[in-house]
Amino acid sequence: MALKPIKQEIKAAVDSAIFTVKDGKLMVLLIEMTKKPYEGFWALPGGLIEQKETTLEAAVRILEESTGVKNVYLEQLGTFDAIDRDPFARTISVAHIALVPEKDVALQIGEKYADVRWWSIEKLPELAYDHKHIAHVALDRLRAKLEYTNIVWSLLPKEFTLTNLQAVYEIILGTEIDKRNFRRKILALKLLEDTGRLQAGEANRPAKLYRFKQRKLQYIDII
Amino acid sequence: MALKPIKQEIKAAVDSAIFTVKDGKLMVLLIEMTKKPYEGFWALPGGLIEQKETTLEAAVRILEESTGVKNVYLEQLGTFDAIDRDPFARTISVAHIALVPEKDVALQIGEKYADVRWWSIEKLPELAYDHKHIAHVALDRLRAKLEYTNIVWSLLPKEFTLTNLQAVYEIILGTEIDKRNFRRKILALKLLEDTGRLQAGEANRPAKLYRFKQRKLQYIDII
DNA sequence: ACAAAAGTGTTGTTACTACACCCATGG
DNA sequence: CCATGGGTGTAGTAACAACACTTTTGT
Repeated sequence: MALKPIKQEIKAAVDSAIFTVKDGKLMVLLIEMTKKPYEGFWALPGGLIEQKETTLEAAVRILEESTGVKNVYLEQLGTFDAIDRDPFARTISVAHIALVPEKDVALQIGEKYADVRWWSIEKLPELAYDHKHIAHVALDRLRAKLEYTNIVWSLLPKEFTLTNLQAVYEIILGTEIDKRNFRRKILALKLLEDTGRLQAGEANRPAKLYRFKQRKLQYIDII
Repeated sequence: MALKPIKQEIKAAVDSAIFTVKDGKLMVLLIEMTKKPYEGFWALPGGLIEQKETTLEAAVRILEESTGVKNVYLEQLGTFDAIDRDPFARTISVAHIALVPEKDVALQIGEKYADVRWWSIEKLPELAYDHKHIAHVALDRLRAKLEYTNIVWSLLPKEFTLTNLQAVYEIILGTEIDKRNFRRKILALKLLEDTGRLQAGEANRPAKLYRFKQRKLQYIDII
C-alpha cells in the first residue's frame, strides 16, 4: 500500500494489565525487571509477539506464563506507540486488559523476572516504559465497562453472594452504594440466577448464592 | 522482554474508516486498488507507518493525502492482526476512525489508486483484506459513541439548525426521533449555543442557527 | 392562499434516590 | 443473648415517551 517500499524496523509487542480484586482492593499484576536501564523497575507483563500468533494469542500465552490461568476475560485495550516509549527499539505495544478471579491465580516467577506480584492500583511503584500510562487507560476502561456490561463476572468465582458482588463494584468504582438500591437494580437486569443454595459457616444469617446466567460479555440495555 | 530474541518480520500499517454524512446517507471513503490480487477491489485508505511517525501521525498523513482535510476528528479504533489478513506479508493494522464534514472534503486520487470515492455504508462493494470487518467495527463504535459523547460536531459545519443535527443522528442511528423530545434533550445537555442568527432563503419559516460550545470530544454525563 | 418546515407543552409512566428496621445464624 | 451481616419497602423526584397544533416564510 505504500508508495515507495519503506524499510521498517518496528517491533510489535503485547502488554497486559491483569486485574484482580484481593483483600478488598483492586490489584494489578506487575513483574520486576532485571535488565538496564529498567533494573528494579516494575512493568506490566508483556513480550514480543511471535511470527505466527495473533496479539490476542500472545496475550493469552503471556497471561498463562505469569499467572497460570487460562480461560479468563481478555480484551484488547489499544495500541501504544509513542516513538520513544521503548529505549531499545521502536516498539509498538498492543495492550490488553485481563480480569481474573483471585483464587484461580498461582503466580509464576519466570526466569527472566526478579519478582512477580499484585500491587494495589492506589499505590503503584515506578513503572518502566509507558506502563504507567497504559495502566491508567486500562483502569479507566475497566471502570467504564463496569457500568454498561456484565464484566464483573470475570472477577468473581462461579457462585457468590450479592454482598460479594456489591463489594467488587464498590472497590473498582471507589464509591459506596446503597444496598437496597443495588440489589433491586442488579436483579432487574436479569443477569443473575439464584442457585438455591446458601453460604454456610458465617456467624450471621446465611446469604443466598447467585451465579451469572452467562459467563461471557454482555452489554446491558440502557434503553 | 522476550526470553529469546525473536526475529520478527512483522509490518505495521494504519487503515482509516473515514466517515461523512452526505445526501442523507452515512458514507465511508474507499479507494480502488490497482495491484493484484486485489485489483478492482476497494479498500479503506491506509499504508505502512514510517519509522519516525506514530500511528496517529500516519493516520493524519493518509487522511490528508486522500481528502485534503486537516484538523478533523480522528481516534484509534483498534488493532487488527489476523495472521492471514494480508496475503503479502504479516501485517498488523492499527485502524482509526475519522469524521469529516462533507463540504470540507476535496477528494484526491493518488497516483497509486484507480479511484477514490464515498460509498454508502448500506451498500459497500467488495473490500480487500479484512476491511469489511474493520468497517463494521468502526460503524458500531461510531453509533455507540454518538450516544454518550458529543462527536456529532465533527460531522457538521460550524453552524447548523436543530433539524440538521437531528438528521445526522437519524441517519447514523437509522432510527426516527421525535422532534420535540430530541430538542428538549439536546438543549438540556448545554452543549449548544444559539448564534442569534437565522437560516435564510428557504421557502419556510427560518430556523435558528446553533453552534457547539466546544468543538472537541466531551463525554455526556449520564448521571 | 398554499406548501413546507420551524417551533412549542402536557400527561402518564417508569426509573432513581434516600432512608431504617427486622431476621437468621454462630459463638 | 449478643454480635454480625442478610434481607426487605416506600415515598418523593426526575427523566422519558407519546402525542398535534400554530407560526413564519417563499412562491
